[in-house]
Amino acid sequence: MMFQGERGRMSMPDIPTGNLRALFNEARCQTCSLSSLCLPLALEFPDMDEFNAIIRRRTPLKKGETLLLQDSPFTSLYAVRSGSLKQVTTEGSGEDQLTNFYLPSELVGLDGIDEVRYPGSVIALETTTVCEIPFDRLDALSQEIPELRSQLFRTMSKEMRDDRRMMRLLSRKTADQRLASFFVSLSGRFRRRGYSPYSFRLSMSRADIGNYLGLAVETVSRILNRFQQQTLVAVSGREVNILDLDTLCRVADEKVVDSPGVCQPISAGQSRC
Amino acid sequence: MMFQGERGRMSMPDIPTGNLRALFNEARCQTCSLSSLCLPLALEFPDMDEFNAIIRRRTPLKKGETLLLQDSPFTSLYAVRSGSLKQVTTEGSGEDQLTNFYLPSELVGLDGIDEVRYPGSVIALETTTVCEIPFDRLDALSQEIPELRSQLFRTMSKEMRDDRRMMRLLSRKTADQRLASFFVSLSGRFRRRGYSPYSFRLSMSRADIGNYLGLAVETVSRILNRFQQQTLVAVSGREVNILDLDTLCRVADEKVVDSPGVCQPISAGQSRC
DNA sequence: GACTGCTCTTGACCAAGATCAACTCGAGAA
DNA sequence: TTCTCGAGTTGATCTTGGTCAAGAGCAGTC
Repeated sequence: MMFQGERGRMSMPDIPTGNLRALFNEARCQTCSLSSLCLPLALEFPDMDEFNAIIRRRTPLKKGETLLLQDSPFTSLYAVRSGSLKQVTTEGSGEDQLTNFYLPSELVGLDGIDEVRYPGSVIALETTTVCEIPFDRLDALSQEIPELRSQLFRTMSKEMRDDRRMMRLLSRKTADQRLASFFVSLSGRFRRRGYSPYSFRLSMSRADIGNYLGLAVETVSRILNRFQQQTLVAVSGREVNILDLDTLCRVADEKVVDSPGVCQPISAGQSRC
Repeated sequence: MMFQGERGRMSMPDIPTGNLRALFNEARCQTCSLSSLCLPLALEFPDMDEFNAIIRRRTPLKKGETLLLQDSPFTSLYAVRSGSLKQVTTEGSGEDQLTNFYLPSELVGLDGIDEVRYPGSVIALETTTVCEIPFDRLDALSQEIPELRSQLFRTMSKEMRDDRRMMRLLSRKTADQRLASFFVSLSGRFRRRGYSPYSFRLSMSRADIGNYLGLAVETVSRILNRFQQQTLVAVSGREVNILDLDTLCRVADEKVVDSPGVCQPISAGQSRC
């Protein structure tokens, strides 16, 4: 009943050369494989060194461990090196809301800058390594290095646009469209990081996906099943094979109207890069 | 059937001394009544002058006029001086999504920084005046004035948190809770600007509210009606009187469980300040 | 291996809110 | 004043996806 994709898969991003080496030898922005996606992407040699100097490496987090606790004092941003995390916000008497997934090269904590405290807990979904960037040092450095400041502005601005896109998803899209959007977006994020956009392993549970997309777990499950019957994807547990990215992409943006060319799956602007 | 509030109302924010005077005499940050809320809020005398120098005043927009067209080249941020605007994004083949309302002292355009183009159109909901802040000049100035840079970071960070709150609203809250949240939030924004938090005029249509909150116009209408019967608010056309902010606030966060003290209507962190 | 919790799936039912349709209201124009 | 048109309201019906309940699958542990 389930189709187990046999193509060479790649698990959720991890540093090719292994964690230990990454931590001790390669723990420098200059040689980091993510440098072209990460915060210092615009920096040249001497500036890069300065930036590298303020970074603190952390020991890897295990699955389920907490990087940040909601309402703990804001001190640093964190760049994801490998693995993945989720941001969860508990507000009022309501249940948690999963507001974001973070993948390698993404920046955690930007939404805490103007408060004294972090607005949500951030939890590792698998073994995860991060670089800590003390914000006061970063702020100071961003005064000396205009490119760094610009990059920070750009990153925040991008995240705001992604939020708006998410708002549209939550207020206008059907359950099918949401799931499709989710896969298309994930696929793009993997592609941009050099991983297969067609074959990957989800590090988050169905419950997480549902929470993030504003759907019940059961709905996620049902629709995944339907997608499978329509041979859009092949899902086995958390292994995902995207079989028809094109249709998926068309489903994501609109009803399944056949309007070819409307969708550009490789679009640079496609969600949380 | 309708209760027309008789208390002294204040219309949507407008500069007390009138538009003309505002435009020509008072068009300086130093004397602007919004300076304590606006971008230069952290600046002292000489810096404030420098900031003031890069601002361009614009002739007032009439209701329905477009400040920014989606996809037009990004050049400037805009600070609202008086009136109000809405941001509308058209994406894919779908209908418009209203992503934000802007009130005086708020900053329009932050989500366009990292793209060459604005991600949405921004349209005046009533007669509205704005200050144009060319971004390249602001960026340059933010290098010289650390307080300005910090303030920019803070503003963006705050907007991100508001977006997350909106995401929670859209994915978890019932229609009643959404409307209640909307009123509580508006009320707080008025209060912070020195206007009555209980009595104001909506500058947006029911359709706008529905679009923003992810609800059909009919639903907005029905629930407004219900709120009225519960004497939470008194609505007559676009005139709003909030009769029971406390309950409204309690409804906003959760089901109408009676858990007193949970809600802090005056909370500083309450949405788009 | 069997046990213990989970995560995930599947089915049956229900309800919140969308949609469709008709009608009212109110502001501006002639 | 009356006309017109868009905004808002109200009612009837339908649909999507939530909720409840039960069972299957799977991973870690003893």
